[in-house]
Amino acid sequence: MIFSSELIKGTLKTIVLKQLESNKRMYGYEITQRVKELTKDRIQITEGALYPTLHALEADGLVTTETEFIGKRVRKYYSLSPKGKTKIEEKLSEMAEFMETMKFLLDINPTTA
Amino acid sequence: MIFSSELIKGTLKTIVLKQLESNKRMYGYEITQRVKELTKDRIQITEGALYPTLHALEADGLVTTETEFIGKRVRKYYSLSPKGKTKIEEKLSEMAEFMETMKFLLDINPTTA
DNA sequence: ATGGATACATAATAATCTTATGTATATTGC
DNA sequence: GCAATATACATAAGATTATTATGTATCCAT
Repeated sequence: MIFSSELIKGTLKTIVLKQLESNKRMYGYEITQRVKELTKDRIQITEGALYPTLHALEADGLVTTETEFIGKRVRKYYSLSPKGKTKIEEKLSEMAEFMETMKFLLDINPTTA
Repeated sequence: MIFSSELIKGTLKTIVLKQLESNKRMYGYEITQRVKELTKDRIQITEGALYPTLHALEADGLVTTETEFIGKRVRKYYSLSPKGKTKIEEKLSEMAEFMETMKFLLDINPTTA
């Protein structure tokens, strides 16, 4: 089962920042594959969503970039900036609280999952 | 703390349908107040988001409506249709699975919340 | 050498929300 | 009584964020 896109909306930045927190240094395509693998294909980040998001994170100073050549092919690595580290911590605690709130509001008990 | 709007995105229909499942018959304003109360002001549904959503649910045949007059003021009651009952069950199980997936992906443990 | 995977990027479109505005009635405090 | 707030509906302009489509180019396996 692939999650309906509307559910994933609003969580993409958090997912990307979390990956960068866990793996220090990643490139775009790698992030899509890692998330796909970790979620057993249930979350598939499209390129049209990912790249604008990465550019926005960079513009906000939350990530820094380094471009490398692998053979003749360009690869753009992203890393969390100090500002990005603070941000992901905020996002995670907000997400945790949000999930608790939703669980209560929607009456979702652990056995339902 | 009020949740950032992007988090709530994509969950509004589920919240509304769940309220109608729990309370059988509600009007729009009542839904906003109930949700605000249940979430201790952390989720505040705006009217600009609510009414278009309710109209969309009606257009999709997920809810039925009855208009009543309270004094001279109109009140529009919404109820779940059979199709809506099926839908909310689907949405809730999807949401439950999504939350489990996010918990794993973001490494959120219960103690963080 | 052809197809699929890797790897970047952007544009047109769609969905869904915020903010602002509009209308109108009911209630509460002074 | 009247002003402010709450109740109750609705829509429109604009912002955000995603999908889908398209473009370019390299690498690898058959």
